[in-house]
Amino acid sequence: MPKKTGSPTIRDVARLAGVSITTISRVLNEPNPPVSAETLARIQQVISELNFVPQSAARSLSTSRKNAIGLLLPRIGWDAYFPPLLRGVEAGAVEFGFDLLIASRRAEGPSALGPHNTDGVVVFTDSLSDAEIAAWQVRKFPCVLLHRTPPDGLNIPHVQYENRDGTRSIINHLIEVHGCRRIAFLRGPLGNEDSAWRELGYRAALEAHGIAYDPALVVDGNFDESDARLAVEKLIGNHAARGAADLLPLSDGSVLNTDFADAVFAGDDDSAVGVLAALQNAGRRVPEDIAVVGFDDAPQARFCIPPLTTVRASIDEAGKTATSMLVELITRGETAPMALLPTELVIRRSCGCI
Amino acid sequence: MPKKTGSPTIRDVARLAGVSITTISRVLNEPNPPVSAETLARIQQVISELNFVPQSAARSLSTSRKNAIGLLLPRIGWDAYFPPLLRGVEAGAVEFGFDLLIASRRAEGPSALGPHNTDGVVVFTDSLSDAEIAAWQVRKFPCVLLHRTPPDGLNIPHVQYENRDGTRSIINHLIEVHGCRRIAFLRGPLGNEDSAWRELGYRAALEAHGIAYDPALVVDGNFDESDARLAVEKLIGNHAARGAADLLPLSDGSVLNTDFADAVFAGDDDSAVGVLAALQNAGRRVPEDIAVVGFDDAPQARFCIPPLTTVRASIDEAGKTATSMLVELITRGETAPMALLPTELVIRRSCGCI
DNA sequence: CCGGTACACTAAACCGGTACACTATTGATT
DNA sequence: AATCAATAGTGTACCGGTTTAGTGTACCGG
Repeated sequence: MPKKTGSPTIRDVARLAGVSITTISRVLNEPNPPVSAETLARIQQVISELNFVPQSAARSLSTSRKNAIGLLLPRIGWDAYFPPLLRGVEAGAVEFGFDLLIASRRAEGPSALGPHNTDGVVVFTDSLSDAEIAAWQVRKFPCVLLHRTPPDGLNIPHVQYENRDGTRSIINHLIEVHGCRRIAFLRGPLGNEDSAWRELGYRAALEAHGIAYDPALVVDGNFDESDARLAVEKLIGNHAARGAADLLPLSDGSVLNTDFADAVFAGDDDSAVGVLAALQNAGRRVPEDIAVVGFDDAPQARFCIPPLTTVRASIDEAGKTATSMLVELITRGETAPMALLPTELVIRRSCGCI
Repeated sequence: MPKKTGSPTIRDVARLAGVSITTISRVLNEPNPPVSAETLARIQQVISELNFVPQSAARSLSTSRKNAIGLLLPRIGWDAYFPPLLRGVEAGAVEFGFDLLIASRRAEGPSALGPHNTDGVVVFTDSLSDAEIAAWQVRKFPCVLLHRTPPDGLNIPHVQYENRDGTRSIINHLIEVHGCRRIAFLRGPLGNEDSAWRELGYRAALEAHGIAYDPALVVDGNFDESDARLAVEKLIGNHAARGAADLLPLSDGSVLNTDFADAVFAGDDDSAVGVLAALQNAGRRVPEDIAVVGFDDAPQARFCIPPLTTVRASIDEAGKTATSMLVELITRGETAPMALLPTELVIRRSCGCI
């Protein structure tokens, strides 16, 4: 007979099964508990009859483990980035038997997630200030940073993409397969880590092919559609201002393309959409006159005209990796200092392939 | 001096502030606690010094409230539907001071969410079987169904879109603004509630304009791109089989369009993509020869060629509404039996506007 | 000077599990 | 017969809050 709450307690089960609560607890928790087969059967019978589920509050109070992890996000779902991320984290949580708490970070007040309700959290990008991260670190509260490096001096596990390698491979593709030599690059926001690594990849690829780095080809795209559009318009404008002809008919009937660039690496897929629009506005055909590539393999990449060649990094994978690192940190007390996730070139039409 | 866990307890605070734990608890929970100003100040000082946050496990064990709600999903993020949904639910949870637990429903085993770890859950579409919902209902475990009606006989609060009104308004638009008279309708999956309501809206709009319902114009589109494509091909095929000419030049130089239909209401935006493809394959120009509209305002609707006229229902709103109903159910013990959310016509090019 | 009551606070019993330290019974070994 | 080990359990102190009932003091009207 339940008391206050409608739910049966371990004592109810014990009474009905005619054993002590300790025994029930053991049956619940130990892989092969020291009970006879009949007792076990009886207990399980009662449990399923009462539909008994242990209160996780009581359990965590006792064990001082919450059996829950948190996912802390800056904002929810501005980007389509987000479902696969959550899918990955959730899959990880389930796999390791943790509940999953979600919170987006609002400016005011402390985080809704913390030592009081979770065993650890996955911190996505900039959902937490350096100071807050440091405070958690002091308390030894487990956390793993996703898509963000730790504040200076702190050694917090983090997972990130191989931005540099991914970029290198897509730039290599432009150079090796399509013969591009003048590849414009639209940077992301100043201080953005992904962007910084992509720039390193861009420079490395150029260098490896003996192409000089031309600062005039590198501008700020801000990972944003309309900024990207403006950036490209400026590139075209600058080029025109230098009095350059874009398409130079040769005497043999062919055409020499002397456009401001023969390819644009847009920094990310959002920018790429803006780049496509700007180029097409300016009468350039993609990919015939100029190639365009992005990064991320965002959902709209397939719907672009032409479909966008880009670099995919499995977001699911990132979420799952972060989660399993967090779980390791919680259970074993330590984990790898970081994980670098591989990227994959996704060839579509905008580079000139197909 | 903390004991096992790194976190300070209410007893630490009490000791340092030189009062009893009861007093701390009261300061923590009561709006204006019966303590002198100095004591209050001292306590708050200690709390912020220790960075004390009450363990939610202990709190819920004591109060038998979990201060958490759950969101139960069938699968995470197959559709882009999902970020705004979560955003809405999360906003609601924060507003009412609840933590948010997320789980996707796997076939095996009981739900990860239940009376043991939440005060109630929002159940999205078919993440739970009728039997499981009924079982919760018996235990009086609060839940609100999102985008799903309750099993027969059960009176569970639920929130849904005004599918019928939304459909009526888009069909009205086709008839009144574009003069359409033969509007094909691609149903959703058999038994799908949304589809059923949309069909009612479709028929109501026709009737209101004195247009006879023609069963030959209503086929199964299944809310699926490729099924929709097949359905349209069949419609065109049937029409051709009857030997009908599609475009009949008149003596005055104009053209009479006698195509199988002058508009297609695709049932949802996914289908609409298939419809566009099928029509364009068959040489029809959209919207010049035939109008196409969808439902949902899915993200790709803007990227379609031509951009898709459709009906938007605010998913954020649905999530938030469901959450506030759930909270009401938890705190007051009852809430409205259902919420019908308004829809909004989104006019783009595929209907012939712009 | 007494009873009443408002104020500022405390003691201790809970909530529902876990886990450590035990016990009772049986069978085999010495 | 005594010892030991294994099996199959039990009793109860915790975990960290909330909450009910109550305590001691000061002040106040009569």
